[in-house]
Amino acid sequence: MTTETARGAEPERVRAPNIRDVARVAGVSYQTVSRVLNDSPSIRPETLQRVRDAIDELGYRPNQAARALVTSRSRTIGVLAAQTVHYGPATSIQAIESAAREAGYRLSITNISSSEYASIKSGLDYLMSQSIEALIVIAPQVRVFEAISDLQIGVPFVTLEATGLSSDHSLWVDQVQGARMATRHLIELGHTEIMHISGPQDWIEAEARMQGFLRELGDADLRTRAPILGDWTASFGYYAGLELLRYRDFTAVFAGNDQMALGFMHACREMGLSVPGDISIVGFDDVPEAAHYAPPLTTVRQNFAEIGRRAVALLLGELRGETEMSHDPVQPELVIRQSTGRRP
Amino acid sequence: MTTETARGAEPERVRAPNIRDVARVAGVSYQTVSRVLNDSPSIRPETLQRVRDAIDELGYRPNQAARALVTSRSRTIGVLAAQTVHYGPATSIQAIESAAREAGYRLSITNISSSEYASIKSGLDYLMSQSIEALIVIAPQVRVFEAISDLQIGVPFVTLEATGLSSDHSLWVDQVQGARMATRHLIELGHTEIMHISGPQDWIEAEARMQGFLRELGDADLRTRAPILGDWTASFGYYAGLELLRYRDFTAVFAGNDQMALGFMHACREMGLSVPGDISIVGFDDVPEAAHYAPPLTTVRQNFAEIGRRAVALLLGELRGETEMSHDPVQPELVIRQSTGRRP
DNA sequence: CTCGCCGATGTGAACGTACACATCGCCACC
DNA sequence: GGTGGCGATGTGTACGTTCACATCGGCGAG
Repeated sequence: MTTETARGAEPERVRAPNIRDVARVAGVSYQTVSRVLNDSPSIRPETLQRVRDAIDELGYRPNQAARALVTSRSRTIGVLAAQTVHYGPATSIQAIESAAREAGYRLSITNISSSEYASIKSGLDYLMSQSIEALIVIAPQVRVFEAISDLQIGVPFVTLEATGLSSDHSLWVDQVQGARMATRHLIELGHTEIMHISGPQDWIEAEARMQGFLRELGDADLRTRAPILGDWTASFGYYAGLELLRYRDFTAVFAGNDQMALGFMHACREMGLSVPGDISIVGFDDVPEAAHYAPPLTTVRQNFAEIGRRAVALLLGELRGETEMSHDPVQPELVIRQSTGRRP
Repeated sequence: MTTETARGAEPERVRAPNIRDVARVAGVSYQTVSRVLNDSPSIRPETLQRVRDAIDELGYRPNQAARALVTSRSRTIGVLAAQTVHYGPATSIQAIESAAREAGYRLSITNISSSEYASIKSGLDYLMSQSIEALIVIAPQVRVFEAISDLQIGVPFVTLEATGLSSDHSLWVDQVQGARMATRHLIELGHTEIMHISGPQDWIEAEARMQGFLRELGDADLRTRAPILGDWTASFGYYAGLELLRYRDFTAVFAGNDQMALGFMHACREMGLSVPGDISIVGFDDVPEAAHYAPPLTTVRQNFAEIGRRAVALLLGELRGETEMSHDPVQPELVIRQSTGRRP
């Protein structure tokens, strides 16, 4: 028994097979295996098959870390997100994940809990430490832009759902337009006193919806009143409703999102008011449940998945050095259901 | 001017600084820098400071790929998820992300679109190719277990929201218990004819809730009837409601989740039935909006964030070689609101 | 005063892959 | 029939880090 190589063979750790193991089994050099892995054109069909068989036999998987090290390409797209439990962001992220994976990229997602600069910076910092190749921001908060320029991100990035503050890097559903559609719908129904419950002030999309609302009102020469600044939650809509409805100096409400609209309708019910009999309400987003609210909610539908897909396509294009692609905003769509009616 | 090193210095690519660059600036060896990065105890305070200054000056970031390569630790936890747009999974994932990041781990999330075996396998395959160190499954579908054993995952894993089919690896809110609580609540209100609208058959948690429902009914010697198999959506609840309410041979409904409950209430409204006057309804999950449905929904609250956190703690412990930790199920909580009342 | 130990630091390897370049055989062309 | 070229494959090296081991000075114990 020739145990002279015991040291080198026997006590070998159960190490994952590498490219050289595959090469040995296939009877070729490791470089040939590398070529197979990278779809090199000049490989004899027979050799190709042998290598493939060896790969299957050993259950070989390329080591991503080694690959990333030598190519200095992480194949990772970073996602800075806020409020991922909400329908919109969650839908976008899902689309992003799917598109990225299809293109051979992985995702590194991080949530920022607050809108504080420090929180954003730390999230961004974390992503940079993953050496991401591109960045998608779904935390459409104003301060994110500061942080991005402060940290010298140095990779292509886009922000989703934001408006054209930094239009080179923004990709968005036209929030202003959506808000105008919602407001116009109410105006066309005869409403003249319209309330707006907005999202948080530091959310760019909240700001955009507010702008759209105000502009449409201005165009119709209607009185504008200060919007209420909410926090996107149904509870806020509810308490705001209880408060506002004590005066009832309006007949319609445009809510910054569907959840707040739901809360507001709850308040109406509790105050004995009919929707849309006494008060008309429009939401924003068209979450899947909106069609089953009481009453089914008139709202503005956004295609969250579409902007997610576009974001990935845009960034991948940029990484390939392609000239810029279309940044056209995605058009939202007004979905008229039963929460809006003629002015009483 | 000594341009003799021009070749080596001048045309240098704008390469990211590495550990040797830091060492040079700090006037130490690269190994000392490595020690600083890994919090080695035996470093003179003065040296430590010099290295830290050099790191800041150069804006140095450790290369994760190189680190992963040499340590063969990816510091990545894989997450196989389904339906991430839903409140429950999304909440859990957020908690997981936060806990993982805190522990220095990153996440690799992948969504499976369908419950087909191939889809699960491909998702798992993708995760394995990222050389994940541990796996969390939030796609509580029966076939996932097959796939996990088929693919010989070889890393610690837990499944969330599933019930004890494979209890060594499961971590869950006690769905059976939650379902029993919901059902008992209805029984205590005098209902004897109770309908159950379940989630999809291949979802383990749907199965568990159904079991809880049936057992509680059995314990009370009440007639059991075949549950309706739904798909978790509000729309399904709505159409199922329209269908079932034509007969009205029941006075209470236990829905598999809040969305289906919402849809069902919509159907009741449309049929001119009062909730809870004519029909009582209980949901499951307690999504944030449930408190504002019409009427506010009685439901079973699950702590999604808690199980997410526990999953990470469990896996991290296992990676450190600690002996097993508690797998005790998280207890759900019945939240009584206004969608349930005494039998008419 | 010397020996041994320890704290602080440095040197050589290795991880698994892709890229640049070298090699080899073969065919077509003049 | 020599030569250039090309298709197919092999050899060296670098990527940035950590681990194992080597070195070196100082200090306490005998």
